[in-house]
Amino acid sequence: MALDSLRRTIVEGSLQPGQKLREVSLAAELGVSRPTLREALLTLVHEGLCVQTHLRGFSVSTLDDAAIRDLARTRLVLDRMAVHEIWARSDGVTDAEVAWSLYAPVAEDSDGLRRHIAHLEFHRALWWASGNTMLRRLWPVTEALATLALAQDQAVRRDSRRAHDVHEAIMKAVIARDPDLLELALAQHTQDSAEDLISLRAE
Amino acid sequence: MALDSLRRTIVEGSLQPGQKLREVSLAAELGVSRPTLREALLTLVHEGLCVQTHLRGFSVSTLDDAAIRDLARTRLVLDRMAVHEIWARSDGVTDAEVAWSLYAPVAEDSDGLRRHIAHLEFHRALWWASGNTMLRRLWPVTEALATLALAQDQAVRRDSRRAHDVHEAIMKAVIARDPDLLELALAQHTQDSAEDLISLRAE
DNA sequence: GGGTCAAGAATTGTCTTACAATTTCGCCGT
DNA sequence: ACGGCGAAATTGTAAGACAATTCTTGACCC
Repeated sequence: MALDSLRRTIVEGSLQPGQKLREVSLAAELGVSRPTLREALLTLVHEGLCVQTHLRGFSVSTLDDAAIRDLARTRLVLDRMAVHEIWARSDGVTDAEVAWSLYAPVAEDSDGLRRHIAHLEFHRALWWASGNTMLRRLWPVTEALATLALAQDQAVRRDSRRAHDVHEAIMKAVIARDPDLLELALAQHTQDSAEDLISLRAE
Repeated sequence: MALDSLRRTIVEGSLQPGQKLREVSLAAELGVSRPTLREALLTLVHEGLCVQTHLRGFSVSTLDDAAIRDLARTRLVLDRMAVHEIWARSDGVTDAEVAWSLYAPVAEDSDGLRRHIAHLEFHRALWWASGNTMLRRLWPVTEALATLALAQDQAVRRDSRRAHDVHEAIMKAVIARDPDLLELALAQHTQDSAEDLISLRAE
């Protein structure tokens, strides 16, 4: 599908933030018609991966440091909510454990992109495990911005071991049903996904 | 614009939840071409107002009671976050007061649709006043679902006086910078926007 | 008469082509 | 070198067309 190709291209960094996307050449590259391409581009706009300026076409979104911090803080709030609703559901923790079992083996994979995908999938699964339909609706926007944040600086986080540990801490808190432990784990995660990322970019 | 016409039509209830939207007739009605209509419909899909099934076209979304409760709970979390970030910003409270000054006069308007629009605009302004870019991205989805929830049962809440008071309580908490007061006000608001709505529908 | 199945109608998803409005770029003159 | 003008390029939108699929209707069989 053209949409996934576009997403992947942006994630991989082939299309850099701010770059203008010319419809005819892009459509030809992807082997689809202009209307179909525009449809895909509009989806990316709604997700936040692209922006559209009237009569000036589409371009890849840019995220400044403040936006990355906003993203991280908001995810903290929503992740916390997801886990609390997981605790309130009968199968919630079980679903979360399934998500962890899928993520853990890939957490230290050598391929940065695979790690990123698995990482987001883990968080998505947490939101899904909450059973909250609103969280499910908010996920696409969240995922797109998180992807963009990582794509902006190749973000393949170097310290995959630490990433694994951070998420393991979250899972331990989920299983233990310990709100205080969860706060610590989420705070750590937020720091990793924002401050750490920004400092990396500064280099 | 075709998009706004469609939204209004759904909000007003002319298009009922679950109803199939036939492209050719809709396009003719709105006086636009099919591609343009599809563009608008896809926007509504991303907002959550419509759903698209492959080769079966678009239809208006339906919200069950659980979804309405999920929406209300999630809004509570995000509203709380917005206010806390408002407190952290220098001009935050001022911006919030401006939002209130715009909403208050319309809060008890006789026109239910105008009240609804002003109500959502007030909440949107609160999220904007937080300065959090992530909240701004999440707003369209939130607004669409809130609109759908109200559209589903004509929702023009009868007791506009109470609606006014609920939001005034939120504003007082914002101005007083009192977290505990805020919790009470937001809890009241959540109850109004969900439980109350559901009980209304049950009649 | 009711249920079942198949053919035709209708609808969707996509493509091609087209064209006005606007932007962008290059060229010209100063 | 710099500003302004015109042509090319690009976008936004429209109309028409067509294959694939779904819906509908009517005939057929039990």
